[in-house]
Amino acid sequence: MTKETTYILDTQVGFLMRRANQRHLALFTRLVLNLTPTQFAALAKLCELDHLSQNALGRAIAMDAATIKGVVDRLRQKGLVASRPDPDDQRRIFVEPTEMGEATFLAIVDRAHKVTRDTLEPLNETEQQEFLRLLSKLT
Amino acid sequence: MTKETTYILDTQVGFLMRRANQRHLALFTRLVLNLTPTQFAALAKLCELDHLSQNALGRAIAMDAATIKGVVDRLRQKGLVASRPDPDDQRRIFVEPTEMGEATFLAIVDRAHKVTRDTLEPLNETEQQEFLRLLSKLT
DNA sequence: CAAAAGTTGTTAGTATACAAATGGATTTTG
DNA sequence: CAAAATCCATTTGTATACTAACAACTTTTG
Repeated sequence: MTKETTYILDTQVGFLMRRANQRHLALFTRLVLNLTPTQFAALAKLCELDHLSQNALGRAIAMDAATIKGVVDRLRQKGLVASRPDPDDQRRIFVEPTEMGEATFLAIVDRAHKVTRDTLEPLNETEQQEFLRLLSKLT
Repeated sequence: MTKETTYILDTQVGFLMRRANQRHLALFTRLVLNLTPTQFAALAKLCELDHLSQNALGRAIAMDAATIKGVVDRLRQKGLVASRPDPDDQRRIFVEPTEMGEATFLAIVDRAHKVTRDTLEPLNETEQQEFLRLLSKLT
């Protein structure tokens, strides 16, 4: 039961993931103007599943209630999504993409794919597959 | 030059990294009370290099000037680091760990290592090495 | 040496994130 | 059915992060 007194920050998985995330965010910001990765994720999931309650949308993309509220607020402010009360459940708020939201998604999706490619670009094809496989297991 | 109209969010590297990060943060928070990953990173780097200017510390752990300021403020508020002006450069502020900061680091470092192990636990030994290798290349 | 350029720390603004508490609505259960 | 439990959306508070602008200071250059 030896105490470990050394700690090489630069080899810790948390630190490396933080930096990899920073790089991804920078690439995304450069290629997809006006929409953050988070906002695009919400819009993409909404275009995939059409209407969803706000919290259900958050669960679908791993954001808690407090976080998804802000994201939906900002998407609505940009006119990309609309909200209306669920007639069957007065607690719920349905969120759905507007026409402009759908169009924006289609206009951006190629760039989002390019962000993914650019992010993985330092790895060869085999390494990319392996990285995604291992990353999935850490989720 | 076919347009890609499908976008499976759950297979995008950015989304997967965000979720892996979430899991790491949860593990860290559970095992290391009172200190965030970011704060621990700053403290660890400071214990490694002793005194550094505030911005230099930020650069050493990939945090910009605005971010590191808040982190150092909170560490100082907890009595873990101390600041003093650099006599040779009146713009600079030296930051160094206090005795309590050093002691806290030593008391926590084992838990931080356990966070790393727990984070990587879903992978076997070979996969862990490979994941860290690939992750480093994405930095 | 004086002007230009760069560095340092700070502040303001925006955007995730999560915890915890709240009030209202629905579902489950005894 | 009524009480308990759960769910939904919101709000508050704290903590990263990054951009942009700023003033003070130092270094470089012409």
